[in-house]
Amino acid sequence: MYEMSGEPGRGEDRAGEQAAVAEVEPLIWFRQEPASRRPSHTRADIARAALEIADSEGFDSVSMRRVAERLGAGTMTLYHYVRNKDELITLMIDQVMAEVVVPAGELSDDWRTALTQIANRTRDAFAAHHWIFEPMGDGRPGPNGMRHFEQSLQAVAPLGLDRDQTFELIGQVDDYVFGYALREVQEREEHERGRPPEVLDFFKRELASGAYPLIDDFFGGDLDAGFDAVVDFLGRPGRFDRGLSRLLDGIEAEFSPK
Amino acid sequence: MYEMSGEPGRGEDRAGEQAAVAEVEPLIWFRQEPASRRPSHTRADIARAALEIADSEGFDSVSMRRVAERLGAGTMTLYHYVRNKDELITLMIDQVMAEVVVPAGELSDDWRTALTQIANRTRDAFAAHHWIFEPMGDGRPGPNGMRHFEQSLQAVAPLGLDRDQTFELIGQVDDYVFGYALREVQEREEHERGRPPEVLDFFKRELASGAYPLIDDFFGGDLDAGFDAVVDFLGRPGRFDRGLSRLLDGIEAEFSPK
DNA sequence: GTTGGCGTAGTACAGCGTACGAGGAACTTA
DNA sequence: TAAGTTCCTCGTACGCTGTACTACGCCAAC
Repeated sequence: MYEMSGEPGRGEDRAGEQAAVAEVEPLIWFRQEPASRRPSHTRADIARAALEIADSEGFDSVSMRRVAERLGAGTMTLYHYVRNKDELITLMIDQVMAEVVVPAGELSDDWRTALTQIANRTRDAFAAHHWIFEPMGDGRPGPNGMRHFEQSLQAVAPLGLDRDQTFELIGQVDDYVFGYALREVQEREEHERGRPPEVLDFFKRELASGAYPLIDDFFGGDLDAGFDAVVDFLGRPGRFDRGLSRLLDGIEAEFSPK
Repeated sequence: MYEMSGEPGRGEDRAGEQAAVAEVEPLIWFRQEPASRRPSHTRADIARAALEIADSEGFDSVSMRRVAERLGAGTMTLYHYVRNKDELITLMIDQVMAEVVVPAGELSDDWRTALTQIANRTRDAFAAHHWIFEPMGDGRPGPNGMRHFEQSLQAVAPLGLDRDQTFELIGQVDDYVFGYALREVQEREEHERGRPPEVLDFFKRELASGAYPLIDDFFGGDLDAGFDAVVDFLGRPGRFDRGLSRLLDGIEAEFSPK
């Protein structure tokens, strides 16, 4: 992710040798955190501090300096617990995934209910940690991510699908959930930024051009009131569940045609 | 987005005065691009150069220096066409939205077909410009974004829904499309990075713990083969359309109960 | 009591966005 | 044609970033 002074110390890879096998640097999950003497912090502490900064000030505000500062430690101290910032982010993400995992025993036996449970937890966690979409997808599987996948498999197990169908089904629900959460986060950020008057001016000018008859109709003449109505609509509950329901309806109709 | 030396020249806002109204800085869409003398570049040139860098090297590689360099210009020259990097990004996004807009006259009269057309264009554009999710949602409406919304309204117009229902329907399809595109981008990036052996080691160790019986079963013993099969499955076409179909099935069942 | 390694602070460096303002080019006016 | 004016280009500099590196103090283990 951050390759600022690209791959230091790697040197000129000695040709021929299958060095790649030998020089694998283990993932953070393989390396015990410092505990032999008397470490002042734990990885969990560090991850929590980073989460707090990200939650309240945004992902970009998470810097090694800021995290260390919040812990009352020197910047470089963090590098004793974590190899680089990427690993810190890995910890942060796995922490969020922990919130996505449904507590043991609570997962329903009914596939629709179970998928809905997981979906709601995912949505809530992503909404609470709105920065999650920025670093995600850089390939950092963690223990809690695996637990989440295990639960997804458990949820759809009653349907008795084959592997491809299973994967497709879970993926499609994830697609909807991710998209909803992403767009919800975007909307909320936009709402928190407030609606700058320039934007409204821009809309008005564009609409005045007559090129958008349906948008014009959609907002019903009064743009300000229309915007407010849309914002109000976005804030009303149930939208997420209704969309998920429709998707699950479509899935159910396919698997159990009446 | 970039507030590095925060709000220069704004000064100590003179209390009392409703200065906020007067000091609105117009959006880029309101400001003509330089054309009076003999400008060496155009906003379109600049946006294209930035797109090319982002497409091939990633969004983080787009810097004012790099864009200027690609154009054979001095860095600060860009600031004549664009007020800051945020505006450049705004141009980039609107350029992508231009690809999302269905060419005039091609939009179907059937709502399902029309929504599918739009969805496919969106997916294709987002896949081609995989960086799009990083800057999106910072509140930058543009002309092409508006055209896209107009088309979405046009697509569902035949259903004769009220405003809330219309907005909800469009939003739900967008949720799915965004989520699919986002996850597709993430998967592709992961695939391009290759599957580092440490990740496989991690999976193996976790699975060996016995805590994930369903994942174990899912991969069927041979983790390498299982991974390959999943990657192969992800690459096969039709997955997007099948998911969209299921969602539209659910929607159709709700609006036209047989 | 000694010592080796852990934890820390400080420094250095490359790259970022962009404020400032000098300088040249091109059009307008006299 | 000459001067004035405006547009356009871009070198320099500043404060920010992540992080590698160095030097040093402290404390647990021998």
